[in-house]
Amino acid sequence: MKYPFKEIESKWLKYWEDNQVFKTDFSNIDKKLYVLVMFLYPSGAKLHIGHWYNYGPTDSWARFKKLQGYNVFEPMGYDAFGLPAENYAIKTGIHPYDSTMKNIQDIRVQLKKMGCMYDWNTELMTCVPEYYKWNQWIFLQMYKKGLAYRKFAPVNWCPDCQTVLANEQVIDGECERCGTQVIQKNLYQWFFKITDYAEELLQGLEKINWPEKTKVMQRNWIGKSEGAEVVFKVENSDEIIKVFTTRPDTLFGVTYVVLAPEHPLVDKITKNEYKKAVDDYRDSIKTLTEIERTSTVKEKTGVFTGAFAINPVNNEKVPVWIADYVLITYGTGCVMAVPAHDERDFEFAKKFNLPIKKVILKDGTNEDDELNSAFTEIGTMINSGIFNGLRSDVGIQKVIDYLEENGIGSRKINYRLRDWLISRQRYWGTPIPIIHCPHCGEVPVDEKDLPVELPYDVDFKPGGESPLARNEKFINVKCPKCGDDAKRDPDTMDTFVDSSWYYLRYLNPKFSDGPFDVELANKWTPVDMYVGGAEHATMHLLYARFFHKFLRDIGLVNSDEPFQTLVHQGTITNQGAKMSKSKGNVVNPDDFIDKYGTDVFRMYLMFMGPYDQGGDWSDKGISGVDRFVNRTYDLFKHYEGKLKNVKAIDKYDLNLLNEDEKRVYRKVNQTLKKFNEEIENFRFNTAVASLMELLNELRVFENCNDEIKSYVLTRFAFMLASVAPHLGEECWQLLGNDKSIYLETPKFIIDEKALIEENVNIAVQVNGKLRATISVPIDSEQDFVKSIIEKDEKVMKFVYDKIIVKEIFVKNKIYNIVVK
RNA sequence: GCGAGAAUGGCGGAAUUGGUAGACGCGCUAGACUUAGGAUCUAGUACCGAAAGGUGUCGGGGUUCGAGUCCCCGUUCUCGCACCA
Repeated sequence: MKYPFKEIESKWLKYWEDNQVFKTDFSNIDKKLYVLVMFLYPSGAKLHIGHWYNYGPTDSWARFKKLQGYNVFEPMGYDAFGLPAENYAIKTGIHPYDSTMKNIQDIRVQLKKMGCMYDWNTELMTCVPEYYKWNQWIFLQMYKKGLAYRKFAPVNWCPDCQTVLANEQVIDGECERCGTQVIQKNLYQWFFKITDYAEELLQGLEKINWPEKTKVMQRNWIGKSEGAEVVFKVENSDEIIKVFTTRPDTLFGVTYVVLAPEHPLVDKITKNEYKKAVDDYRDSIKTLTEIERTSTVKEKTGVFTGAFAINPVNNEKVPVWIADYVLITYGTGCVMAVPAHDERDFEFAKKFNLPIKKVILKDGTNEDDELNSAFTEIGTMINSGIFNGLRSDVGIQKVIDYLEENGIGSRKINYRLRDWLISRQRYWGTPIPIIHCPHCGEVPVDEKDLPVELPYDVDFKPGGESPLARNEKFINVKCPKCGDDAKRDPDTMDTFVDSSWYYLRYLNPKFSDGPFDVELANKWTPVDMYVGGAEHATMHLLYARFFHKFLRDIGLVNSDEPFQTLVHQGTITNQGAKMSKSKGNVVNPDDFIDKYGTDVFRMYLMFMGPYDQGGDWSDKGISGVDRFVNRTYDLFKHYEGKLKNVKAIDKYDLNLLNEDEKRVYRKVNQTLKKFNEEIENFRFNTAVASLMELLNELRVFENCNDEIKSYVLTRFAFMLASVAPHLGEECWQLLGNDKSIYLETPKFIIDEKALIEENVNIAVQVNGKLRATISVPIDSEQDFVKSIIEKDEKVMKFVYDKIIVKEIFVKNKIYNIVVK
């Protein structure tokens, strides 16, 4: 009989819902386990294969844990603010709120069909005042501590999305979302001072169980580098140039100094006769795009300013240049150039005929040898006054000490990490709770006046300024301080603010005395298992860590990190490309659900290959999983009601079983062990394969007594319940159980004795080549094995006329005869 | 350019500390049952060969009794970073 998945799936969905099977008991924290998948953006495209691939297997892991006795909390919600809804509104006129709510309704239906054990009582969405009010509250807490601030700064502007972007959202100079060339604009923008946490964000990586790749990406993104800041005086001027260097040991080799073209000092120090050239150069830079400007393949350009700087360690006079390879945004925006020992400086010096002065001697070379490229490794210091003869790695510290003693520089640590730009000139987001008063300046909205509600009635068409600025009712307000006319801040927050703390809100999304229930948060966070895409490595996953640390510092959470263990699912592509509407290669999961049912689809996704690798989509193999499910159902259906009164015991004496009973008894115990290990480590493909092997082994089932049948089938159903939850429940019921396996969870102990086989196959090799495999009792000794081999024609014919040099015997594995 | 990872049958992929390469599944071949088969069941299936046997884990070297696994060189692909001083 064909497995009637439609009836059975809806039957169990209803059962789970009616009986609140997956409602979490938050009071019991003995074996608490917070399993979280990244919440989803409710777009009109609904759920695609990628969502299923993320949620299905993760849910199976959660169910597996639940069946092991853990008190599992697995929530689901919606990351509901954001640009796509607004862009959709601009195109169609449908209000973002309306389309988002509609999408959530549709998606919720799809999600429920997946049959995940989500606790629907804790479902949340970020676009409602009950949620975003607390974004504003957290913003104000940061503001109080000086961690939220506004400044005029060059920012990334996407002309198409009409908004600024964080550095992380600019990929190869293009907008992450729409691919438009990003331009630089100077604007007043709000920032979160994530840089205050740079060191802790770096250190914290040591304590969390994350993929090494992701940690490396965060480390690089934070980009810590240690060195010194050195002060150069400008000749005939009161101005000074501060440079940051990681190589103070090369300080004596400075032959010129370079400022970023945008550096404010440039105007002050440029000599009159060079003004025109400098201005022309700066203009030429402006027309370059960000990609062209930062491309490493592009030849470096620059001009001389006419000014000279004085090297503080040897009083040498060196020219001051400006060049596009120096970035205003990093360090001090000025560098000391040591062409002999820095590749970029070398290239620049060669091009403009600037002097190259060797101060680190490569071992085994002479001072007078010509340099063909910069020598950047460790060597012996030369031409460096009192430091001559020192190894350069030691010299770094000595030079810094010298700089500090003489007041011309100091030890300094720089980070590449920039503050997080959070304001967006868009409508569909959290309003920033600040009022701008002509008299009082920036005035934070009083906490009791939160939320600053996002008005529904807004002309959200883009126009270079925030849509909220055009809403008179919203924007005009009295200053809370002086009562005079003032204006609200017209910007909204980056949606990464929403996702930086949602895992805390899930514990009780209706909580109204604060952003989240602190008592619950202290008991239930950090999240034990977090699963989501690797594309969030330097954005969401860094921001959330920053938020968590801040919330800890204001006493709201008691842990240092939000996500203890992190797993990335791989990406499912189609014909080698990422699925997307525009490419027209999106595979609709619903077609498969209709044809095979949700369990088969889920199990197929798990069976396809290693979870962290993803892969190219193909439905070729789904029939294999479908067959497995049908055969399994047939088997259980065959025994419906027949084993109800059979009580199997926990362990059987192998000696009392017939050969077939032994076989299935062993196999089910081996499978239980294998299955546990594989699921535990997110190796779903091999876990499913082990169940298939088990089913194949049950061909001899008819020759087994009822107790063994019951013993095997209860365990089989138990394993099925993780990977094919509806089928598992049904099979469990067919065995005569009245209640859900999740309500009355059995405990199965693996019989270690059954894991061991009576006989093992030994590979017999001659000179490493396989000549036979023989079956011997387990743990047979060499002499015994040898006596069998000696009678084996197939082996001996390779041995007779030769001299045996050596015999290697590995118990239960191989017997290798080496002959000459 | 730098860094990390990967490469196994026709296909997706298995393989413990170096110890029988190809588990499991798809596909394919043959057979059974059928009015029928894109259902189901049974058997087979790395390659060459009639067999004996030989050859096989991207290519080339090496270590070892024994290498998919360890070491060196190279190719291709994927991902990340890309003037960060």
